[in-house]
Amino acid sequence: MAAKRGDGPKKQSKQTNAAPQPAQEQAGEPPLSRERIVATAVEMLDAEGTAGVSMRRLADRLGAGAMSLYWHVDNKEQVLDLALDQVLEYRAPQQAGEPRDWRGDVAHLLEDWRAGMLRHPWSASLLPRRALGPGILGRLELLGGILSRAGVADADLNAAIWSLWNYVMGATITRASFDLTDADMAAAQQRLSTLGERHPTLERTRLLLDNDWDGTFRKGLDVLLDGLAARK
Amino acid sequence: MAAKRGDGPKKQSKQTNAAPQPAQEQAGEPPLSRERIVATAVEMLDAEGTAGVSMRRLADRLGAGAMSLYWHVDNKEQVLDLALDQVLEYRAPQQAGEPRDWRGDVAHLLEDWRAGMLRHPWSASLLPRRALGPGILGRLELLGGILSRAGVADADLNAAIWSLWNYVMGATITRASFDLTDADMAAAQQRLSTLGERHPTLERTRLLLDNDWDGTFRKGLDVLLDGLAARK
DNA sequence: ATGATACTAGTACAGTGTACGAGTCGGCGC
DNA sequence: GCGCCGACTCGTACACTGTACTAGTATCAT
Repeated sequence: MAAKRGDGPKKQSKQTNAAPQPAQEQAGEPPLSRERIVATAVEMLDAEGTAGVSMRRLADRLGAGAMSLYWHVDNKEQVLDLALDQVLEYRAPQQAGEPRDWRGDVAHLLEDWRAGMLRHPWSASLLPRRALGPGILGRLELLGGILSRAGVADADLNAAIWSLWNYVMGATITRASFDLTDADMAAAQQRLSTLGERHPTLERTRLLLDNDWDGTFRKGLDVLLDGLAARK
Repeated sequence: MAAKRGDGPKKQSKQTNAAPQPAQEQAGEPPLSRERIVATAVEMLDAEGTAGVSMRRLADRLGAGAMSLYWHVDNKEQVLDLALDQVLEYRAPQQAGEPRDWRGDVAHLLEDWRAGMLRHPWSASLLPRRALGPGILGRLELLGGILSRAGVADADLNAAIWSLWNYVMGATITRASFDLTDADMAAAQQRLSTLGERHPTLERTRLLLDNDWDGTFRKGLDVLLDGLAARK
């Protein structure tokens, strides 16, 4: 089996000589690295979605040969895993310090989570089947910490964390997938009407045309938080 | 542009002559049809997951040429759409009639939904970005009907439906994606420990080793239903 | 016989992920 | 100097993908 590289790419140069290498590349690309690959992958995903990213196109964008990526990365799956986890990471918002109410904290954390994913809609469709990276784990830890400090008993903590996670993920995935197909939803609502009387309720409430996603998300979240507060 | 076929495959023969066609196929395959294609696709998805299904392999399994499928189906996406919607359809459980409490009805409907998807784990990863077929719409209608009859005001109905949907979908997708990677979760929990003190809460509650998925699902659902009942 | 309709399927093309192996480069021990 | 080694790059090749195009057949109505 080939050498490949075991684990740590982190630092690649030990000589601090900052002189730009004067090779035949005239002021060209910075050297390939896992970070640069992932960052470029995120850019491409944002711009063209999952279908637009192939190893060859990604390498082109990096000014490298397709196979060169495989030195820094195991395979395409890993690129996507890393891209997803990077996007899901929690970037500390403002200084902590001031201890707000726990409900506000949880709501803020979760709404930020949702907003972050919606800013990169491909992340929602990538979520299933992808492993837990440090970004996700960091967020879960934050959530658990807030709940725990708010007085949720350890015995109930896991259920609380998962319930909130489930709700946020479901809402986000739903929103992201329907966002791209607004026309489809209108068409579906139309079809409901022509389909006769088989869906009276959906037709009456115009479920598929109600696009107050943010408000709906808030309402459901409030219901969940109410319930958690009640049995705390 | 080619003729293709506009819409309705439904019935292909009008002569009721039931004599098996005595062509060169000796008692071989039944004729190709959209239904048969979708049914076989579901079988293959169950057996080998999303990655195992290609148009060529699907056609092989049907005893047909790859391109023959395209007469009955627009493209591969549509095959997956149809497979998903078929799996998500609600098959009426027992006779209605006896009007149980609405909470029990909702819980039953949603748990059946979740169970059905988990029986076909690929459905969870297919959900994002797929359109609303009649199967899904049927279930949403049922859910809306129960809630409406239970007294939820029309103004709150959409939010209630979506909240429950979100929760169920999030829980199912999470469950399905982590199910296949139990080893990964153990590894992740392990990593938490070695990662030092950065995830004290998750480590303490052993979040990633708690695999009482069904119980957790029930608890969160109860919280939601409590909340809905309260503001009814 | 003629033609239309419904359907099947071979060939071909552009694109995919990635295994393999050859090649380049800089630094180290001699 | 020389040899060597490890880090890194990348061209070629292979098996495979979805599907456009086209030619073909089998059945029917006229």
